[in-house]
Amino acid sequence: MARAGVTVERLAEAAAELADEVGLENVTVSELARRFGVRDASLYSHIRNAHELRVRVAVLALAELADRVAAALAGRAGKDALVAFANAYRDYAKEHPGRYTATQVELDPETAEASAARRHSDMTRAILRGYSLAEPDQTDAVRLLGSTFHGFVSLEQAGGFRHHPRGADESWSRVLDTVDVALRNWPAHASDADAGRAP
Amino acid sequence: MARAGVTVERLAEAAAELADEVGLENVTVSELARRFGVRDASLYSHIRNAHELRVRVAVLALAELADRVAAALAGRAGKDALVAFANAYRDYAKEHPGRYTATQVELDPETAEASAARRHSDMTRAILRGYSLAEPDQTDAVRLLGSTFHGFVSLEQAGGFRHHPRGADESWSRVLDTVDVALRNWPAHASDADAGRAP
DNA sequence: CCCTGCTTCCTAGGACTCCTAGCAATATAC
DNA sequence: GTATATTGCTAGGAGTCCTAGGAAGCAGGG
Repeated sequence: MARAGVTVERLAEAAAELADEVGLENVTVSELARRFGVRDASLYSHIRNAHELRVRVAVLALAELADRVAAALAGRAGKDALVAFANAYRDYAKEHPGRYTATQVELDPETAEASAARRHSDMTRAILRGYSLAEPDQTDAVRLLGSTFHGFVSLEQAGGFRHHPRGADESWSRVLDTVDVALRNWPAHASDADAGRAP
Repeated sequence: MARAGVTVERLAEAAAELADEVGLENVTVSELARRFGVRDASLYSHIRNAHELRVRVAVLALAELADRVAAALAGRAGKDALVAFANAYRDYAKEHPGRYTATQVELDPETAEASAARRHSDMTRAILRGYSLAEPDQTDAVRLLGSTFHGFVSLEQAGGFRHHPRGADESWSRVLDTVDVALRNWPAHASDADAGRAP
């Protein structure tokens, strides 16, 4: 009988596929074994436990997403870069909901270090070069971008915007406009936050 | 033998408690039965399935959170209200991580209608009265607030800000400043987004 | 007081998932 | 072609979800 030829890479890829189909929480060792035509016990030669499966999806997704963002960012700057960056995230989440969810699983320090997580924050910082923010404002801005984009995508995915006539796309582009303005009018201190306000 | 006295209310409360302790995904019918000193099969007289358990936690959390937000908002306006609103969310998420997670589970239309979801969007809109935004800008702004606050809280909860010297609290208050400025400089159209920009 | 009926809780058991232990088969390296 | 490491197997235990059907506690009216 020929072997199924299971490897961690093929396993992670299949798990990612499955996550997109049925959601990350329904990625199961048994189902994966079924898809490879193998008994579930056999998979434990390749992975330690079910959790590792999800971690591997996370690492894979983080890398894929970083590649996409990098491609989207190439040759762009300023608001153009901001929009491309944001759309890369949102489009990826739409195409690969399970993988995107995996993006949020907590990784232990070593795994995180070996992952594309650093590339993500580096690229976010690269965008902010167009807005000339010094530390620690830059870090705060990185967090603002991450929060806003992730929050929007996450709420949209959870169906939060479905029961209202206003389309999510319109809101999205308006949010991007607003973030762009906010980054340019970055408040120096809380007390003079309205310094740049129009009369 | 005396009865355990299980009711859906006590069940939902216990499930919420458990969710805060071990995470929503680990809220299990068996564990709950164990805590009530009852066989797991007995709980199915009160709930239909495990999913309903999570839905009930969601509804409970939504209501609790709405109460808190309402209390925080009382007597405040403008940026004051914005900050109180945002802190109510973040504090609740810190105190009740499992319940907060439940807040994001998708509810079927009837359940959603009967839940406090409407109160949430109403209160968000109430805050925006301080910034005089007409529709559809108001809806977009509601979504911006929801996205930014939920995104921040969600990333913070997932440990995204832990591996960096800059404290999450500082970034949070800076994010609030920025959102306040953004709401006041709301871009009329994408093309003249920088109308209110300082020289 | 006891009977009737409703609710709560039980036992029994099936299906599925996760995971371990130990063994067999197969590919690879020499 | 044989040795070795890898890959997959059977067997089985523990935990969870859920159904079916029956018993025990609790209410009300006679």
